[in-house]
Amino acid sequence: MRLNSEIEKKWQKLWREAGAFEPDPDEGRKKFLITVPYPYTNDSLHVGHGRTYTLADVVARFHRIIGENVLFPMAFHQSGTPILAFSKRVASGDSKLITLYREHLQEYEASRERIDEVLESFKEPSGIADYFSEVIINDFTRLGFSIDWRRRFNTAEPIYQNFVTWQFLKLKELGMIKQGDYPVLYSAEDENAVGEDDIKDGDTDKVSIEELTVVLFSGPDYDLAAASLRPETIYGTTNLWISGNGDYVVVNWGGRRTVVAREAYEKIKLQEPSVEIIGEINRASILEARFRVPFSGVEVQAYESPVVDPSFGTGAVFSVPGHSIMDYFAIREAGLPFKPVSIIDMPEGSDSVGSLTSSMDIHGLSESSKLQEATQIIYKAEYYAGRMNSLNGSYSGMTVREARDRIRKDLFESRLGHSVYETSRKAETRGGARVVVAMLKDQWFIDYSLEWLKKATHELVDRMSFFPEIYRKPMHDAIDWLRERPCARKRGLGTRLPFDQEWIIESLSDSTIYMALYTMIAPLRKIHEKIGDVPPEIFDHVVYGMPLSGYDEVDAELREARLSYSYWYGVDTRITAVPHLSNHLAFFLINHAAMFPPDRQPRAIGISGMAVSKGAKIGKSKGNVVSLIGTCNKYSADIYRLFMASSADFSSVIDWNEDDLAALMRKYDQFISILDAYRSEPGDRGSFAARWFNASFKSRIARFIEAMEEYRIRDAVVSIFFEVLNDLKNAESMGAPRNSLLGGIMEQWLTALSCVVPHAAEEYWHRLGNDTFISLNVLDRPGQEEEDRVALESEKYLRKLIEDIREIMSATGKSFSRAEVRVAGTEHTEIARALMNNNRDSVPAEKKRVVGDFMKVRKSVVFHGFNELEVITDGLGIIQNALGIEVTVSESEVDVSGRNPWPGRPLVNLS
RNA sequence: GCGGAGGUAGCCGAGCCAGGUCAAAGGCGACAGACUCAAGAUCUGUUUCCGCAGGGAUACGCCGGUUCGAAUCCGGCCCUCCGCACCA
Repeated sequence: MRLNSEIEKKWQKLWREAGAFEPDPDEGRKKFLITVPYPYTNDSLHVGHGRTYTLADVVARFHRIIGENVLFPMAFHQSGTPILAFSKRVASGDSKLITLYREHLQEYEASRERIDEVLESFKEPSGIADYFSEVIINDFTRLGFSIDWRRRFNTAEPIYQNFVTWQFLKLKELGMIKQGDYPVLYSAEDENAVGEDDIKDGDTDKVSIEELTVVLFSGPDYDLAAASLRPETIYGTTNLWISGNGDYVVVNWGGRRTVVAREAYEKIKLQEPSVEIIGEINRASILEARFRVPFSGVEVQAYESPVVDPSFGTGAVFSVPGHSIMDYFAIREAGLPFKPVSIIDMPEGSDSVGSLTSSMDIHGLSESSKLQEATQIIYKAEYYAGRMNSLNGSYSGMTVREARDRIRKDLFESRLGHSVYETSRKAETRGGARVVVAMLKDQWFIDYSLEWLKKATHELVDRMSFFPEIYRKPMHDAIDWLRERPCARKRGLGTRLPFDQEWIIESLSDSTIYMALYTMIAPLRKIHEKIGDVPPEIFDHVVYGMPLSGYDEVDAELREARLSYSYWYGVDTRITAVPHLSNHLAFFLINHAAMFPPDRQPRAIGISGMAVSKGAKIGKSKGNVVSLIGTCNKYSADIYRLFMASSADFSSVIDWNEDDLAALMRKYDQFISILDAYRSEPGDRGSFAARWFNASFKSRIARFIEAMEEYRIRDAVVSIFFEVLNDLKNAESMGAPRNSLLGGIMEQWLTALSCVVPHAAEEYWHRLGNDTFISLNVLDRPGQEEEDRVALESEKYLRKLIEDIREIMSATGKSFSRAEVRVAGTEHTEIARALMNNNRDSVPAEKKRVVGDFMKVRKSVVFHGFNELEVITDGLGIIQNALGIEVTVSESEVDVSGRNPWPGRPLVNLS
């Protein structure tokens, strides 16, 4: 008996028509601004996407029912390259993508013709962005989210760009914008920087950028450039290696005639455009020449070797057989007479070229994987533990670490060194083009390393709340770790840098303070209609209250904007998934710390865990992508919400699998049939069961509120949904009629439940004859009263008694037909009290014989705040019902074979 | 490699920050019983082992330590997951 989609849609429509979730400033009420990252509009959403938004809606609804004026706004992200790239792919007829889109569009479009039409529109980037914005509005509405859609915008629209322009001008004023060189992974073929997603296996096998030192070995009338990760080993050089195939060219590199491989040159050119070919040179002449090792002046010669890749580094390397296992074997296999020279001292027992050769059983260059492993081991060992020995000239005695830095520095200063960047592994794009490292010149950065900025942000982090708390420290760490971040690119959608129009602000940099825009978007739109682009001084006025003149025609709008901003701004909570922590969230905080006064800075961050599907990360390669809207239609919005809220803790990974969903659905159906069958009846407060049920409900609500306030949503839902249902069952089994039990709690229960299953709550609230929205109802904070405590405690007491009797029955394995229960009277209560206080003497002489018995059961003795005899008498029916035997109770001190009743520990005699 | 999180009963998943009330919530699954012609749903009970009277033993990744007392605090080890920069 589930609620059907029509009923859910009915409420969604009524909420919208009534503007139920469209709040305006209300000075008398506490405001609550909750935001989530706006979705990126390049595709429809899957079940994983829905998690953060669902949890945010639950939180938003909770704050609403505790009486706050809640604003939950939403916008759409279009900045960056993906939408552009996807649109291009559609336009060029990429069948894979088109098939995917076709599949997703089926969820929304009825006819094939219509789908074709939509796909046609995707050839324009705005076609994709606009379409999916609408789709997402539809999805979120369908999920019952309490979003104020009046305030939506997208990042491609002029007002947004005006706002970002203002932001970047401010950042520049604050000295946070810098320009400089920056190495990136790059495809020369595509003439583009490539990200992890563009690289074949980039997600599983990371590619990073490594900096190599180019060492110039001076020759007859040119230098041979040899690249290395270990410049400190030059004193161990026995010879040089060049490739046996591949051309070599003479280039002008920083004013010196330098020889590199032609293939290497192509890449070096991308890193240092000033390098020019000035001539060719044949290998034979290189092999005949003599070269001098920097600093030591030793003369060495070059040889050909298969270990050299002409595209890697400079296409030449220097050979250090004492510390490179590759060189060691290369020399052996080339039949050269050089002996390894050890120039680094290592602690006793460390691995060395010699020891690894035998321990790893390496015989030659053909065993490349073993060689690589050994190289790694030596590299690390020598770096961390090695010390330069006396053969190292002025570097003797330094640690390897120090020596590397010093030698690099000295090489650069004596113009015998350069840097060249390489990928950490050979990589190609998904299209098959080689990935290399290129140097972006004049890249714009936001400088997140500024001292004052870090300090201000750390203070903010200390001031605000984190849910869960464990993320506070990682946030401090992330802020420390951030340095300059490139903030603009030459392609993609977005806002142009106001001070350099060639550049477009990158999508993580343009979305750090936009939450403020929600508070002022309506008046800004009106201003934009009247005067066109919104100039920075208007934002200065609205945000900082700076004086403004010359805008009389939009005076009313300005006042409205200022009022609304002043009332709302300051994000009360930002909810987002954990992968955003070290990037988006950190930028969000830093930019706020930089641009806003403390009272406008964020107050809390809630971090939700990832969602996986069938145990695996959600992705089309895994084939586990489940459509969000499809799930809504197949099950229901309430079920989806309930699942997301109750299957895993807010911050832990949730696993989407339909088996669990089916189980949850049964529970939900049960809940619905209870509501269906409910007929309003006055609440019963008289019976034992009802007293207990009401008391328990109060504690469930209290727990619910407490948990929700700390974003422990799962706990809250367990308390208000599962536990209340269990309580109901329990109270019914104690003989109370269901409807009278529910009568006493219905309003409060539905109000609390409206956070999670708003449609059901709303529907049944109205079926009970109410015409207000339960979603806007206010939940009472119940106080715990003495009688409630007693009710809860006495129920526990009864249950324990039943369990005890059951245990006796099962332990003995016999069957019994009656139980005599005796509770302690005043005399034994007094004795127990005395003995608990170790006051043995006050026990009357004729009672000394019971002391031994007392001591045995001492730890289970409890002085309850109720009369045990009354409670058991009251619950006699319940006990008999549960056990199926006759039960009598009396207050009696008579012992049974030496055992006695004590407070909290009635004596049971079965027969 | 660097940084972070975590390992709890057949499974999922709380508890751990503030040590005892923890054989350890809740859900699922399994088993038994009730209801039913039957199945499903629902309800009741059981679900570490032992116990002919409400008890005991062993348990919260592994090994140690602190403590009268540890799933909870400390140290070491093993294992799993997540993030790591121009990418939304």
